[in-house]
Amino acid sequence: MTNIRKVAELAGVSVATVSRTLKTPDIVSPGTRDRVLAAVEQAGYRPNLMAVQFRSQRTRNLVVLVPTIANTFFARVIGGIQEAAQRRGYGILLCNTLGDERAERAYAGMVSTRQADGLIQLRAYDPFGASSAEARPPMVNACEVLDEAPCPTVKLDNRAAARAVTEHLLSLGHRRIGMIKGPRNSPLTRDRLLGFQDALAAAGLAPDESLWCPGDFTLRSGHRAAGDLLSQSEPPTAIFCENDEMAMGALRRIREAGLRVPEDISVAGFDDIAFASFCDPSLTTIAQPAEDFGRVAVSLLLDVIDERDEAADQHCIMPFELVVRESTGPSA
Amino acid sequence: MTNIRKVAELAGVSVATVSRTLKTPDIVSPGTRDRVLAAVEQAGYRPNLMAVQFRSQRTRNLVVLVPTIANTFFARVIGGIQEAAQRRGYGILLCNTLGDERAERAYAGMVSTRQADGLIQLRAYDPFGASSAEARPPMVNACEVLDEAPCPTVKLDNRAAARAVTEHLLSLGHRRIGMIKGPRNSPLTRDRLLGFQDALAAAGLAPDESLWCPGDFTLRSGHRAAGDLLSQSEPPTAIFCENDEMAMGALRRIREAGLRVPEDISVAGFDDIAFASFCDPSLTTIAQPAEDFGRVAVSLLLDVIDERDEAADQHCIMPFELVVRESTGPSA
DNA sequence: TGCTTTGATGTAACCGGTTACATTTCGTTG
DNA sequence: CAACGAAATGTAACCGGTTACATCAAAGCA
Repeated sequence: MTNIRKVAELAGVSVATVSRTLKTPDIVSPGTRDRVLAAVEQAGYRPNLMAVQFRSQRTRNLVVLVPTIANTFFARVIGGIQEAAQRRGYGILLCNTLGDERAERAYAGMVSTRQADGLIQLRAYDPFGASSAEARPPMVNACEVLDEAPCPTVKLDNRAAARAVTEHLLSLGHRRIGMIKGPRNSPLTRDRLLGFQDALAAAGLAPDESLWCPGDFTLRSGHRAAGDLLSQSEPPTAIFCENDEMAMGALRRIREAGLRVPEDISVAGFDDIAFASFCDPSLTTIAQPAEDFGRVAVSLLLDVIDERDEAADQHCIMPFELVVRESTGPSA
Repeated sequence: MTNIRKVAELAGVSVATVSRTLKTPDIVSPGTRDRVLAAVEQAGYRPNLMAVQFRSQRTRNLVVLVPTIANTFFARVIGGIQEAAQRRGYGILLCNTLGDERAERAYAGMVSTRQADGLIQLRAYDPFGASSAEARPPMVNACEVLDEAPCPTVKLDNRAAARAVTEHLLSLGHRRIGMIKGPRNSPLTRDRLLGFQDALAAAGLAPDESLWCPGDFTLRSGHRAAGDLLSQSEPPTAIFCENDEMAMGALRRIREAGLRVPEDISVAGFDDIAFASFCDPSLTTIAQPAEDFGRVAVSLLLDVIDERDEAADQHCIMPFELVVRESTGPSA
């Protein structure tokens, strides 16, 4: 193991001079500098970053808690996080939590124990629980955010987006609109449901809970829920799914029932994942700037870490766009 | 910052006793142990893992280089890596390289500089280049592997799998079979092409390079390549795509051309991603144990890190399975 | 010449654990 | 009671950088 002392010996200088040559070359005389750099080269010296981190009490790593990496939307968010972090010289420690709060708390401990400088949580759960405000490690909550988040947040106006989708369906003449929801207890699902109801109320329609089906954001759950809706005595003429995976599951189930989309029934999704524009029929959905969620989250987190106070309580609302494709059409 | 010295003072013992109480409680007398644990509790002490890692020269982190996290197959592999690493007490530092060799070498440097104990590379590129055999940091190459990998590997017998798909198409009577390939220079693509040719040769058919289209594993490239194949004067009656994303892009393009799958043309994919069984028509494909790739890679890597020599040169071949669904049918 | 200033470099403390070795305590046995 | 061994605990070196402070030489100035 070549360390700084070996290099110092090789160059005939002190360890301080070696350190200075690498960190602040301008305060070292040119002659010494060259000798040190030659010694570094000769010894194949790479500073031991563990020592550097230990000394500076900074790891330049960020923990990212993701409910499930298999979800393509989260994959895009992570891509954005990774890119932004890399550009700022940070690495990301990825933790696939599968929504397990015990695992999330364990991973959050990596910040408390100095294995990472901060944490990005993509789910509505605070892994630091009742830590006193003083002791709270740097954290940012993105995508699915807590209502009273104790940290900066990055989210979509899910209520407005869901309302926009619903209004689109209403404008096509649909009056019986089914909904395939996400997991209960999720603020995200609650907000999308509220936006859905907002639109119905504005159109003078009474909410009909028999048309709301639970789901869990997977293809399979969308498939099953669509089956439940179709088997009702008076099935809906349109289905709003809280994400694209469930919408694609629903498309499949509808086809299996011998019905056509959108002629017999319309389907709308949420997220605009890559598959949304390639499936059959292509999906009407809400496009979100997934990568930007990640980039903004990193930016806010580094502000907190560096104690740039202006960021202490920032809450970003990201823009969305209704993308109308083939899966929605006039009510039969 | 509460550190071990504060706790020692609080408990009225030496730092060594505190350390021993936490690491090897059995060699500390019960009375002292209780006093120390009470002090730990009272001080809210959490050991600074940076210091522990620094001292032990182990970070218990693994770097994972993934070409693109947006690919659902890799997402599954990463899920397996994450799960296995977590179970063994390791964290994973995820690096989305987008195939950029400069970025890969930079990330690989995290191992050389002791920010991580080892590296899993999911692409056929050796980021440590010409490092002498002695100095090579622990590494495992999985999924797309180098031909002469200087480390343990985990891969599929891509040639045999491609041959199985092709034989399936041949058995349905197809004689003009198109192929949508992955990126050139990829051993994975080369092997799948070889398997494809093996099957054709065994059936007494001459290879026809005009039916081979380049792609890059994205939906879009499959879409474009399928367009190229369909516009030929004598289009193929079946298309074998080197992954499911491209196959789904092809499905879309074929539908846009007013043709039906599998009545007019058959399509086969590779990977069996979640969407493969939900798209329309569902995809005939090769199922791979994606999560197992990750688990095995972690296991081999930890063997190398812990210098269990038996693993030094292991090359695992993972099993595959041909899954026949709706997208392939008899030749017209 | 003598004194101060500036620039370059060296010395050693420090970060917070771990652990080899030294020391103390205590029980056991002749 | 002395002597010994085992168990419990303390002391301090150590990991590999960083950096405050000390030191020293050379230059500037009266």
